[in-house]
Order: sequence, then C-alpha cells, then structure tokens
Amino acid sequence: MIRLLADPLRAQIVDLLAQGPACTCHLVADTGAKQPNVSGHLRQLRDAGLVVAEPHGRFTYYRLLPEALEAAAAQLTELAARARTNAGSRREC
Amino acid sequence: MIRLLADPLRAQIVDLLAQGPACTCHLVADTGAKQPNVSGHLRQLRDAGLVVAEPHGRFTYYRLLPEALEAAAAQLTELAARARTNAGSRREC
DNA sequence: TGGTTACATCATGTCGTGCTGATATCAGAC
DNA sequence: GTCTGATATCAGCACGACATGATGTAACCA
Repeated sequence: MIRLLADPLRAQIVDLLAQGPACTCHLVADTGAKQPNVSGHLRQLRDAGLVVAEPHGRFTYYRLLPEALEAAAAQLTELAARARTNAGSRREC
Repeated sequence: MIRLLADPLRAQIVDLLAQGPACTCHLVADTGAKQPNVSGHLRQLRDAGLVVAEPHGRFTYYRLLPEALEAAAAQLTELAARARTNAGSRREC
C-alpha cells in the first residue's frame, strides 16, 4: 500500500486530496497531467482503499481516507520500535 | 524516501534489519537473493539515510535508523490529519 | 434527440528499475 | 606474498509500470 505513494504523480494527487475532496477535473487541472493518466492513478488508489469515489451527477468526487494513511504510519512506527529495541542484538557471522 | 519501501526485496531487507543489525551475508542467506542484488539495495537504503554501514573487519554490518522510519511515519500521520480536517471542504466544479 | 462535458477503459509505445554474471577491492589466514 | 572469503561495482538484459491517443459510456442541457 505504501508502494502507491512511490509514484510522484500519485503522491501529488494524494497531497491534493488531503486539502479536501475534489473531482477528477480539479486533479487534472492542478497536476497538469492528462485525464486518462489521472483517472488510472485514481483507480489504483481506489482499489487499494486509500480513496473513495463519490459520484455526484456527472462529476466524481474523490475523498481521501485518513484511516488508510494512519494504518501505514502505524506500520512504519511499529517497525521503528522493533528496530530500536533490537538495536543491540547484532547477529554474528 | 517512502518509495524505497515499495520494492518487495528492499522491504524484506528493512524488515530483517528491524530484528537487529546484520551483515550482508546474513541478508543474502535470509532473502535468498544474489549478493550483488542485496548489496545494491543496501546502497540505496544507505544513500537515503535509512541504514548505516558499520565495517567490522571484512564484514559490513548494517543497522536500521529508527528515526528515518519515524520521520516517514510522521509525514503520513500529518497527511492523514490534514485530510481529516479538510474532509468537509469540498471544492465545487 | 442530438450535442457537450466529465469520466473510464483500452491498446500501444517508452522508459525506468530491478536482476544477474562478471569483475574489482579489501581484509584476514596461512 | 598468496589464497580465500566478504563485499562492492559495472555492463547488459528483461520486465513492468507509466504516459498517451483513441475510444466508450453516462449524465446534463438545448
């Protein structure tokens, strides 16, 4: 799921969505990317459960799910904690 | 920096290092990957400041830096917080 | 009903990135 | 000094993901 944030354009889309829900046309305008490209990235984010699509007439609003980001953050924090507690136990060759 | 955790093998290496510092030969054995491959990934992690190399004779021990992981986690948490506070401000078309 | 707009999907080309084999370096053992 | 083992670097290749143009679909408006 973290892998989704690796792509620059996808990270930018996530960042824009953190400023509030927006429809595809906004994201296309703000990123400068082509519409099919943005749409494809939104699909990936949706499939991963990072965003939800809310159709309103012919517009589709996308909303970021904070829980998903927090879950990823917790995963990293837990990893950091493990690294810190095990910092002293070096495996000898 | 988060992009480094996107690659499966690199993520596995980070996970192994979270169990304690280890040398390259351990990581090669545990992952089953070829030595130049592991060495290359360690270089990327080192360049990004996620791990540090501690040469001991002809062995090189790698140690995970929890601060780097925590910084990435904080970044995600901050993004989630922004998304939560701005959840109501939908941009109209 | 025809046209326009917003959005999604598909097929294709391109490019980055990871993997590998070969090779170099460096430290320790003899 | 020579040999061996641990690690790093390099060149080439292959695969996957991204970007794009073309096309399809659905909703609104005249």
